[in-house]
Amino acid sequence: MSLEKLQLKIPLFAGFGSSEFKSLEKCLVRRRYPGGQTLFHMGDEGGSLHLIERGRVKVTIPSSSGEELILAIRGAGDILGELSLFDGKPRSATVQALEETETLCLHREDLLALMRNHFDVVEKILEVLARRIRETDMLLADRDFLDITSRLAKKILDLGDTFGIREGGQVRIGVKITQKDLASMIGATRESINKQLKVLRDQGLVRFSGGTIEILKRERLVQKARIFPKP
Amino acid sequence: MSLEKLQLKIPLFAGFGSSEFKSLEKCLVRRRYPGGQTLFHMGDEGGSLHLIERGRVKVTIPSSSGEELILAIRGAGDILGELSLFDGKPRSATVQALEETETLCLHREDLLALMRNHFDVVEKILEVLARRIRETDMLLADRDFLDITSRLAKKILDLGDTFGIREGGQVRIGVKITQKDLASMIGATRESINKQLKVLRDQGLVRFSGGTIEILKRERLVQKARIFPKP
DNA sequence: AACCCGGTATGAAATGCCTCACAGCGGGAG
DNA sequence: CTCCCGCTGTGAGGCATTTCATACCGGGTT
Repeated sequence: MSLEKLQLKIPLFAGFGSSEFKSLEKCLVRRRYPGGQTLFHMGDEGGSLHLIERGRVKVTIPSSSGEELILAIRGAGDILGELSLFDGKPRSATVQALEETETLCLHREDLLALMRNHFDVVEKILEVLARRIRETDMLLADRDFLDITSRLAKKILDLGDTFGIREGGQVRIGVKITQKDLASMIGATRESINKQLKVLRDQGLVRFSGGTIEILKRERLVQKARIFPKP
Repeated sequence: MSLEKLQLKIPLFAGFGSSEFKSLEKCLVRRRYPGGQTLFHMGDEGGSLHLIERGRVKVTIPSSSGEELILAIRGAGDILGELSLFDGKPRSATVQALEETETLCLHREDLLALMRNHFDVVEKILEVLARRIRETDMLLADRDFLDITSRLAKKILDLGDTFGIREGGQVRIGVKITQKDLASMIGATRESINKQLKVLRDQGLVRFSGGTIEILKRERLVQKARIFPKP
């Protein structure tokens, strides 16, 4: 692979010159995971980090009774499995490929060496971690402050921003997301999601066909995402 | 202040020699906050990091309707306000002193310079961030998977580990925590907390007097913290 | 003393969400 | 083609929590 193509896919290496690239290249191991396969389980020992080249994965925490909480869906360019690298503890979540996925795998020592020599990398990693903390903090706040309708509206907007494809005035979410997935993302049951989706559809805010969601009236959704149930 | 005393209080500087200390000392500004005072508000611009020397603060997210979610209580040795430093975004939460608190304040550029020269510091910061992510992820999972009883039991154990003072076979939580605080920590109403506390007290697992909680039967509490409501 | 205020205590009523139960539908496996 | 399985759709009933209302208590203030 060329440096240019790598940089295009993995923003972490944006500032690299060709000499750095040569030494880096040796450390990267490409891995391929068919859809459905588990990259690693919560509780596993973990000493490496994945850079997603292609595909999509879901990051989940399983409950003791078989349910799961979906913390995030990550795709090309995202970093994965970094926590265990920095605190030496077991993997904090389970990661599963949603579709065929390729990653570049980097070992703890190599990443540390990289960070020692390239402060850019440190800065980028810190930025990623900071964003993650913000995101989960907000998720937590939403669980406490918003009802299911608002959380759902918010999540649909969020998915639209992340995976959305503009189509005329509308946005279509370019990934297949089941109601069960939505439920696991916002902390609700599948049935509740189904009913709330029906409400949103009846109001003409969204439409769904073939497993994907289209956002029809973004503004009204944004409005719903803000409503606080306890005024 | 001497290097030794600083290192005792702030683990971040554990590996420092006296020459590094001299240059570091210039960058640190001591700040004093009386109890109740706000260090900064969510949404503020933030370009500096605080190292808590003494005292305790609460980190909260306020809702639009006046409630608050308590994300954490931090005390001496902890780091505060680091997120804005790494991603340049506004403060992600509000921080208020619970008692008289002194911090050492370090500006963005100084911390970055410090990290460039001392990789130890980078490693320690990464470790802190990793732990924070783990913590909120688990809080989020608990909100979804556990009922209030379990969350409360877990939080009491957690407080015991953090602020506990061993007294014979028991542990007393050495900070005054109101039921309202507990409610804001685990995402419930004050009344619910009151009722669940009564249950725990009636079962002889905890006792409270003068605003503090004593853990009487740790094992049984641990057991309660594990019960999943949907088996 | 009289007062207020924040915290605690408790019960009754309201409700949002979950559980359960069942039915239809489409796509992949055989 | 048919069977099966996972996803979707929907209603009834139940339950955990919240909401609301009310009372008490102790400490600080006037």
